[in-house]
Amino acid sequence: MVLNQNIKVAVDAIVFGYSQHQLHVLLVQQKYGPMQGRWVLVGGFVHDDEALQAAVERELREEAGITVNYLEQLYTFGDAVQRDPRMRVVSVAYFALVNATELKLHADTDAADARWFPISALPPLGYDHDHILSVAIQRLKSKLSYQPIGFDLLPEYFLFSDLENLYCSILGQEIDRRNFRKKILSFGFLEETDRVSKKNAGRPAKLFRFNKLKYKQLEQAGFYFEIKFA
Amino acid sequence: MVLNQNIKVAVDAIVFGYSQHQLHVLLVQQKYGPMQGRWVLVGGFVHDDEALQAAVERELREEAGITVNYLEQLYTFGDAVQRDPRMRVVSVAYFALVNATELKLHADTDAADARWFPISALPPLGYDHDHILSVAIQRLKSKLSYQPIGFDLLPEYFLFSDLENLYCSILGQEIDRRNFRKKILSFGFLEETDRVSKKNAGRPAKLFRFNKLKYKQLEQAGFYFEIKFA
DNA sequence: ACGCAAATGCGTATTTTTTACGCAAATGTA
DNA sequence: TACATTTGCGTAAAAAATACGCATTTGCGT
Repeated sequence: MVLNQNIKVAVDAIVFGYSQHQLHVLLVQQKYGPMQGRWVLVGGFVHDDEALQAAVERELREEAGITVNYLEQLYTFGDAVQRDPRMRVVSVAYFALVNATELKLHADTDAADARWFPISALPPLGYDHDHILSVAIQRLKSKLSYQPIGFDLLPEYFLFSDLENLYCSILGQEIDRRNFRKKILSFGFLEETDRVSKKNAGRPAKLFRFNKLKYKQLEQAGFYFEIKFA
Repeated sequence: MVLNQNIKVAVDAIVFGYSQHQLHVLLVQQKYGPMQGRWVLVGGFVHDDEALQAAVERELREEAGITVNYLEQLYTFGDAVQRDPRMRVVSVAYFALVNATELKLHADTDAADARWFPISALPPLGYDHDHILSVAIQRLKSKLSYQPIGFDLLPEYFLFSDLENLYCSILGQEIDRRNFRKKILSFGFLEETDRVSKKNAGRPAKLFRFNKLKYKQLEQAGFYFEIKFA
């Protein structure tokens, strides 16, 4: 038996947010250790009596003062990570989405060092976090097309043009506004409300809301969400 | 810093095979420890200097004497696993597929205790391997419909009826034989060869072969594999 | 007040894909 | 030789995706 195994278990969180028509990721500046000063993903070691997901939630609370909208395990990296030269680290990475209205970071204890970066202008990352982030972006792109996670990046009430922009900018693809609207509406999980005018020029647009319960019902009835692009 | 963390890292492999029109999974009988005599997934602790996937491959070789056709990380379980009462274990589970012709187990050292079980007639499993297996089966079903992994469960040269049976039996759904064939052939990654007669009654059927290179080319050109069912 | 640009909301024609079957061809067997 | 069985191909109807046209509703400049 390998009871003298010298591997430590950590968790990391890739937190995505969407604002100003751009995808952002949450990073923290390392305070000490071999990567001092470098920007890295939120993360840390798992406590002995703590579930993996609980560890991620704790780190998000402690290091950035946020609670996320969506959280799922992404992948476990552990072939080369050296968080500390004295030991090997296996890191379980989690994928998280936050509502755009949550993008203001609460300036808590450690949260002072947390910042949102647009993925188009990232600083150099510490450890192998470049790689982890690229896997997460792939996952995000992939999930956008077969699960309704885009709504977790938008405020509760949103415009169709925002949803459309989100898809276009993240997937980097053109899309017909009218067909997109028609398709999404045909799913039947969006609720229509009153309006908003000031936000954009032109004719005021209706605000919509994602009805998660309705989606779950449709899903159970055999419905498959899917957005394809030419 | 949590340098006194007492968590060990293990890997487990869920190996699927397909024979006699049924999905099978590879299990080994535990020789010692708290789960002695119980059937469990192939797995074990990771060596300090060994990549996670390398650990899985080593365990597969040592415990079952097989090399797999397809291997990918499935999920990391670690909230409740107690492989040993003295410590907590985090287990990185891998998902593997083997070609039907590999189903004969080499009776190597430890491999004597390895056996294939049809998923319709499983013994009680040790640890939380019931749960891990159910996650793996979900993943298999899901992947079948958007990635060409069915071919990794079949021999190199196979009949269309075998492919069809594989899909039907694993997904538990009816399917129109003619439309299925038409759709798969339209993808253009199957090579047609000569024939086989003896296998089934009726008119002899052509043998086909999956051209992986061709698939990769199509994929890069923007092609998406997808099999949907009514 | 008027014309114009901008963004929205809805509709319709065309093309493509999916689905539902019909049926001839090729074998083994009684 | 008749028949059951499986295979291979085709075609018509239904459904979905795509490509646009265009009226509507606002703000703004003149």
